[in-house]
Amino acid sequence: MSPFPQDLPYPAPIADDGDALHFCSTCAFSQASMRAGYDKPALRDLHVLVEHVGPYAAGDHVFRARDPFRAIFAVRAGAVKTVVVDADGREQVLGFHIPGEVVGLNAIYPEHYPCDAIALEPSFFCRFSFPAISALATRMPGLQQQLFRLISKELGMATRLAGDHAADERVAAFLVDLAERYAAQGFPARRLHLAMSRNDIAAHLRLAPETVSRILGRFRESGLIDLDGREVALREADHLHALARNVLDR
Amino acid sequence: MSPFPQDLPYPAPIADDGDALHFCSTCAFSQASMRAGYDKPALRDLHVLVEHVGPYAAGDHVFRARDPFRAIFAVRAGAVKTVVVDADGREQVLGFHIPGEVVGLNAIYPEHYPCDAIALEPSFFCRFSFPAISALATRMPGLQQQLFRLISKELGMATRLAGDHAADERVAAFLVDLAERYAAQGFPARRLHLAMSRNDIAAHLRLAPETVSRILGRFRESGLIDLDGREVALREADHLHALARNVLDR
DNA sequence: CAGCCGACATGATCTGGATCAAGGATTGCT
DNA sequence: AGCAATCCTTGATCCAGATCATGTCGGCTG
Repeated sequence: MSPFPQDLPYPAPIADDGDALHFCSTCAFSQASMRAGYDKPALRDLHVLVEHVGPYAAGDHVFRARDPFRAIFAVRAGAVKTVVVDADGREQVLGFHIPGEVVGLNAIYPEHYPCDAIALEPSFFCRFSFPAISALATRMPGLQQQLFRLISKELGMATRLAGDHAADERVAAFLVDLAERYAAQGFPARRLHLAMSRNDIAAHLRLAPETVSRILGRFRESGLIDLDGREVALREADHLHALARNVLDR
Repeated sequence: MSPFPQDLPYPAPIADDGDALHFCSTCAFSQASMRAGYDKPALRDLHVLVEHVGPYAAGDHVFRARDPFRAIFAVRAGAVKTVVVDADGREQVLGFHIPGEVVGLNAIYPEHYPCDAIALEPSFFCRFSFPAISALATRMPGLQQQLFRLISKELGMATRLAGDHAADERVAAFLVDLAERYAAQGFPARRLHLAMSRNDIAAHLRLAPETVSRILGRFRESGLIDLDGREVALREADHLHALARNVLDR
């Protein structure tokens, strides 16, 4: 798709490419498939409908708002944001998606993508035709279950975002949640690289960029985090969790 | 479940009770089943797993936060709110659900209900065991599709709620959206009865009850709506739509 | 290497909506 | 009937976070 500058430092894809019988280890569907102990033909069916796409450079669109909905995308490497832009140009960032997570599920009901999906860094994806994967889900109850779970999980995340909370609680929750999601994919639990700008974080948390900046500064001042540009280390994870509790606990 | 005072005026259930081959006309699944033109045995399977429950009186719990997830509920008559209460007692209303809509889908991923579901007025439901209905969905692709659509739709609603918008835009969007959902179920398009208190509306829209009251008052003053307690008539639907545009348009 | 641009930080001010306060209307309870 | 409780409204004040304004840094380009 998008041309990819020749000598950009790619982030190392943490997923292997999979072969006929093994999926990228990070893929959101691998657990479902493996857990259910599917036999080789079923696995082959799933594998056959995967399409590896990428690389996308930072800023490239994976899909665009109002495009007809045809496929969902699992992030294999890199990171994406999903964004809606309203009539007078204000941006809302619906979410950030890291390796192992799936993008596009909010397009099922409207039958077109309700948002843009934009790569934040050089990224690779697995593309699953939605008609194909849902047809397959009919024959693989574990896959169907996994799809239900993924959409329902997304619903939980959107609900959290809708909550009413102080700015510092939301920023703390953002850091804690992102760190936990990275940790779930095998990344270090207390250090993270923010793939997104302060602007994106702000547009995600319904805050002004200045507020995000100030709060991160305050967290640093008070020793809760180390902060160097987009590199963050959670120094007092307990305290951050406590701040985030009302946002994340359900 | 809850005892139901003998002589309360029930709202007329708008759904027939269904017989062996016909579902309550309002049921969220009837369209799916009918659309796909299922044969009698398949329809019987679906019908067999429905359990009609109720009545629930206003204030009764349909399910509670942290209960294990076993079933989803289609509203047959009445109305429900779903609510989370955080550690220090602040309530967030996730949504309101009217006849024809389904409650409980946000429990799939966590495997327990993440919220309370509380009847707002005397209400009846169809209860679907989730393991049973998803097993059936395996044999009825149209039903599977309908479940995907329902969860994805819910996701869209949660996303709107997460948006950043002025208080009057959110109140306008609330009225317009609710009116449209009632209209989709065959109710009059420009008149509605609010089953919920101002407090519930406020907790839903992240506003103070005072703000909701003031904004409704302002809408009335400026002729956008007629307002008498919980009875609302949308007088200038166009103007209200315009106000709500940034919230609802996607 | 100067010049530029975008991302980030930080100080000063402003404001939408929260909070505090009070009163009226309904409804249920004894 | 009388009373408590809840719901709703309206007014007065306050404040968290937005907005406005400036400055810094680092990276890229000509």
